[in-house]
Amino acid sequence: MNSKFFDLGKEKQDRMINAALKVFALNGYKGASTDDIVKEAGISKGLLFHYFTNKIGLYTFIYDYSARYMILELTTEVDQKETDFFEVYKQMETAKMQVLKNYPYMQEFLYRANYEDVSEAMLAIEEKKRLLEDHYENIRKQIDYAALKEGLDITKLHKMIDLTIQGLMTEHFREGSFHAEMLYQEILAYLEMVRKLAQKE
Amino acid sequence: MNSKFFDLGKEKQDRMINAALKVFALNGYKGASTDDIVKEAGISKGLLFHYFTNKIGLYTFIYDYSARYMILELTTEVDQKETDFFEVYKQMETAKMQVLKNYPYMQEFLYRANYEDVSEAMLAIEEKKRLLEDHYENIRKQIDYAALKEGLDITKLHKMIDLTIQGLMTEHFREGSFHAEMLYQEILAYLEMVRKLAQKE
Amino acid sequence: MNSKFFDLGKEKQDRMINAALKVFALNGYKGASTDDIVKEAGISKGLLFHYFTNKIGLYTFIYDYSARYMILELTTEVDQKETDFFEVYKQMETAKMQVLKNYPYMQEFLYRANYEDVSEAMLAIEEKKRLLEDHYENIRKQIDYAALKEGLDITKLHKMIDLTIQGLMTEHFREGSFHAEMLYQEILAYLEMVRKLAQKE
Amino acid sequence: MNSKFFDLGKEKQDRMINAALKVFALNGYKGASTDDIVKEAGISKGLLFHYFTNKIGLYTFIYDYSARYMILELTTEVDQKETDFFEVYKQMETAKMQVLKNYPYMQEFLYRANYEDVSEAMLAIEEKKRLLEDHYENIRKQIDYAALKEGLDITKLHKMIDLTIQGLMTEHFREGSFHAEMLYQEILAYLEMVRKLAQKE
DNA sequence: TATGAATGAGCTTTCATTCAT
DNA sequence: CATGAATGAAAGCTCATTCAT
Repeated sequence: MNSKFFDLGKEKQDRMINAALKVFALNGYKGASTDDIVKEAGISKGLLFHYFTNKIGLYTFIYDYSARYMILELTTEVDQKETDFFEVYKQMETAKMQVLKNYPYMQEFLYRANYEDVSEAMLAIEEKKRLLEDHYENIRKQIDYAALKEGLDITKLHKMIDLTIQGLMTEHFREGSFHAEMLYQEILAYLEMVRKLAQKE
Repeated sequence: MNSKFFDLGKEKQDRMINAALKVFALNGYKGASTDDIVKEAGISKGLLFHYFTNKIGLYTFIYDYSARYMILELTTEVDQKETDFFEVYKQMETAKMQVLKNYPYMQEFLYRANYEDVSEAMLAIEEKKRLLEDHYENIRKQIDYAALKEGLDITKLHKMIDLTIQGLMTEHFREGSFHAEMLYQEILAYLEMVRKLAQKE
Repeated sequence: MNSKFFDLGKEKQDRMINAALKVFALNGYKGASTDDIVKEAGISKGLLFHYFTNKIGLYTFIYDYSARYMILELTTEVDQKETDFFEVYKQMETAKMQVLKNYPYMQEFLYRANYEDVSEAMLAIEEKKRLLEDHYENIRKQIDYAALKEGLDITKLHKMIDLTIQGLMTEHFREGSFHAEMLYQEILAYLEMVRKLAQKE
Repeated sequence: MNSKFFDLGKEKQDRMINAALKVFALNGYKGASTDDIVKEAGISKGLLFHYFTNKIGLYTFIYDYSARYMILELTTEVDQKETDFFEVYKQMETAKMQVLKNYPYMQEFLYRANYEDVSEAMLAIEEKKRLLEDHYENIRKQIDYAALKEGLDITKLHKMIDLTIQGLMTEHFREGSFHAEMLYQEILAYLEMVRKLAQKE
């Protein structure tokens, strides 16, 4: 089914992808209506089901596509030789920023998908979600923690930063007037604060 | 309508409240089905609507009740004379722990309600949500930040801790096997880490 | 079941009867809710069903009671020796007026019952409705039509007058501010008009 | 929403309209079940709501359509130069007869709608009801009453005739075996009777 | 006798999905 | 490929009726 979809013009593909990302990101799996998606994409109801069989099929495709795209962008933006904790984070954030340029709702979609409550949807993304997490995990492995204070629980530090970044992103989305650049600057400010606290003097 | 409900036996009241808390916490406003709630509570469809008029009425009541209960518990557990940053946090977490004993899903419900996307539900809790936030705000005002390192952005520090705690709680819920005590201990460990980083030597 | 009901105090009986008359008259059988009736009567839900078994049982009783009461009042007010067409009509209207004093909604209830659409309700009143119609029929038989113009279709004349009177009553009810005396005067005015047209010069 | 509906084939449109007219006419707004309407129309539940949004939307549409259709038919059948009281009435009845050929329940629906008790339904038709009443009013203005007896209360005469005609129609409907032509002939007979009574010798 | 909490069938409405064109 | 009319299961809600007290 995907092959059929990729035969479409790139512009139409992206219109459909962005429509689905937006509606799923704003309403969750259950709350997203296929009517809203087709209206947003400017296509017919039948066409959506022609390409994606059913709602969960569309959801699965969109998540796969997003995870893949995100990984690609991370690969491009994150220097594999970089070992500095905070620099690596900064590059990861830059990658996310790049994503937002083409797919404004992709980050929020990916994040919200993690907290999806419908079992169908949880199951559908399970595998690809792990792939993305593994990628983040691998990026972390290149970090040299020697510059950080002794006795610091690295796992906890990572989790705090990750939860904070996600929380900030969600807040920005909720406030409606979303500007990628502002969020990016705010995240950097938090990273800077953490750097001051966690780095050896 | 609330008066009718409060005439019921305490045990039945709590069965209904816990059923609603659970189903709303796990599925959000839209995803929560009144059928699931009545099944969980062991009552009939009609009775639910007899007491709460409609779904949004139930949601409003449950949120009000939770906010009120939470505030009560915070008032009990948090010593108003305590000024130590981390001690205050610890006491707030103790209060949450207490709540979980009677209402296992109340915390998650309250947290998830903040990120509700259905406008009906957003509107319904607006007022009480502010009340709860104000209460947290007031607790923070009793903290003396002199013990923390110079030049620290206090607002950012608070937000990081809050987002981390909420994130941990959500994770625990998602993993299903939820044990309040474990979550409590984990949060304390994070607080301890932050204390070491942020306090003056 | 009726015997039980008649053991109640007259005042309570009438409170229940008037409540049922009002709610049925204003909303029809289907639209009438038993909740509204018990609220209007100031009794409990259970009691209503204790006395009348079910909604259709109440409806049947109320119709029977009304038909019987109406017939009684007609017997009292209409002089069996009166043969004048218009005088007889006037006396029938006086009887209706009397009814309204104790049971303000009885006329409208009886009339509306004729046009009930729910088959249950139609069936329930069938027999008593005929009884009432027969009574009206008998009253008509005492009329001497010699005073009316030659060649007049008496049946049609009766029907026109009856439909007009019923229509006027319904209109008065719809306008809310119902005053029995005003309706009575208006009906007499119509009768007077018909008298002038139909009587021999 | 109406545009979508009017794109359907005329035959299907009329099947839906007639189904709604019948069920509403026989049961009133509240008593009419959408299940009955779709069964009568031979369509699915969803389709009804696809075209008319909700029950009151359907009711509004059906009333508007009926009022418009009725006015059109009156305009066609009633000669604006005709001044004879009874001839004008006869032409109005002819118009109604024409309507019944395509929409057997339209007259009864329109009449019953006047006596609707549900506030939603009352509100929905308010405007169009006045339009129809104004049209009847205008037709009456073309009548020259000089041919009628002196001292006759014209308003009362009109009301008597109107109430009689409506009453006869309702009776015919209630007797089930409805034949437009029979009703038409009966109404003409009543008009003839009134003519003899009310016209100058 | 009297209460009103409790029930569940039935109603309106929504929405993912299908299919003739 | 593309459309959108059409479907029907499922959801929220109502209300006559029952029953423990």
